[in-house]
Amino acid sequence: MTGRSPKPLAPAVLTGLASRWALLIVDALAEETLRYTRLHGRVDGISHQMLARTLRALERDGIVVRTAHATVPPRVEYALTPAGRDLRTRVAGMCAWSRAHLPEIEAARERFAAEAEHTRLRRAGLAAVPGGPPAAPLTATDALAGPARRPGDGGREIGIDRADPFLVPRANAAWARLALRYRLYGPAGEFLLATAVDDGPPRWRAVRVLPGADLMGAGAAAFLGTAAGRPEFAALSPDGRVALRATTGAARVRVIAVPTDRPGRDAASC
Amino acid sequence: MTGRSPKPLAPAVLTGLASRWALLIVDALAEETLRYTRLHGRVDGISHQMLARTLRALERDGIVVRTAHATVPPRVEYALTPAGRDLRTRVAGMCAWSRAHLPEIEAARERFAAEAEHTRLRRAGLAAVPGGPPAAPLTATDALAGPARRPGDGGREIGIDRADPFLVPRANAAWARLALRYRLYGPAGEFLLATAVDDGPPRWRAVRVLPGADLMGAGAAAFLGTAAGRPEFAALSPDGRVALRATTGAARVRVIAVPTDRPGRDAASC
DNA sequence: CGGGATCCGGAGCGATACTG
DNA sequence: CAGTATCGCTCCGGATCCCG
Repeated sequence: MTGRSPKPLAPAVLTGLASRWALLIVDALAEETLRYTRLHGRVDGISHQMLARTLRALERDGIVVRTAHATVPPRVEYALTPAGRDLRTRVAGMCAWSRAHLPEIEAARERFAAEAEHTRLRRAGLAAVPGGPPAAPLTATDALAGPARRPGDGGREIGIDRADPFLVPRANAAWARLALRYRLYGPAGEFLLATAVDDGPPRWRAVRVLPGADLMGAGAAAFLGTAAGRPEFAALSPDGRVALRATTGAARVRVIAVPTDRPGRDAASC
Repeated sequence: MTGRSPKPLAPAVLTGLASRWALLIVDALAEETLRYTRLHGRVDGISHQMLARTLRALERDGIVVRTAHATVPPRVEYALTPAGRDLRTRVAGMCAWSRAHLPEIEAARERFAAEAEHTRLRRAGLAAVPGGPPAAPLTATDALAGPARRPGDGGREIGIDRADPFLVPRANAAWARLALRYRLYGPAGEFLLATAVDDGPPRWRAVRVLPGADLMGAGAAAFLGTAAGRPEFAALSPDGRVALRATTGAARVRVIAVPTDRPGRDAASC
């Protein structure tokens, strides 16, 4: 048994146990036989239905015995068979493993997520910089949500026709122009980018532009939009005073600069 | 650690490992680091895509390390991390369990299936009898397949309007009448019933009728049709000489008796 | 109380095609 | 060779209702 297990054995049995409910139920029945409802309370999160189904599957495989007393109201008890008790020790081994390595696992997940983010950024021509997101006057959701505000309050908007064959370079140029004019970049060229996270609201990330960056093409294709030439993202200057946003409408791609505090002279007159 | 494991720990990690592919991959990487394609050959049954996805998940959780050599063609190797090697011993424990208890498990499955069949039969008002299915001149699929033959060859058909309020008792009576007239029952009242199996063709099962049987109502609802009053099944006399079939058409339920060998006088004239 | 039957959305998974 | 992208389907799993 030092090597791999014989081919046909593992799959046949594993398929039955490869549900997390099966493992949790075996664990819950570890030392007492339980009635249905108590068991339901123990497994925590399982639905009424899944408990019944998984119990039947376990009974089918001889891991659990079901004892129904013919009383009113009915009284049904579930317990592990000898095979089930044996299995339970193995399951406990896996649980012990998870407890022992939990910090490692979480660290690995964070490293993996960071690595993935860096890869996406690099594809867009950006580099993450250590500067963390300061308390911004605008939240990422604010800057991203809703129809883009018209920049009547001292900002500026540039639109490019989506049919334009030079859409991507022109949008990139517009972005660069507005970023410079409205002082998006901090002293080291850094600014805040709203990166979409899988679950939860977007998060501000401090980045800087690398030579040859292509936010509207490769960047939009990577994660700053839905596809190349369809950007959908927002940026914020490190001091939080100006927001830049790129958004894709039906006919045109728009790049918008909006001062976020006291709109007026100093930004627009620059 | 003698009791149940702490609630929040198990689910978090188990969800990642509750896929049979994850366990099989960990097992496959037990002692050698493998390249993608070799690994694909080892895991046996996994799709190209699932291997890639599961590997990424395992890498994400720090169970597997991916080493990509920047050569042409690319060369990527997968190996277990220390945590992965630790996990692997636990997985091996589960595999050992499956090997040790495999006969038990298969026996339990057969017992369960038999029990389920008996329950279904009892619900229809039937009892299984030890008599096994002899080599019947008709296979179950023959008797069940296609549109029911008109009994021009010495048999008899009785139809009942599906709108008839007494459909079920009348169909039951028709079945009983034809069963007696065409000698469906053997000496002990037994006959062969084509029971639908989940996978594979129908199988002949030796049964006998219990008092108060209701093949067309409860029986059809249980497994001899699609619902009460919609029977769809076939029976065969133990000697295989006569087939009875109940089938549900658009307007009527039909009960049909068909001699299977030398149609003619002795059966029809009875 | 302890389920079963049914409906339905979403995740899992496979087949195929394309890429560096 | 070692993936990723897209599509489509199946089955998991939950919510709800019903039954003995």
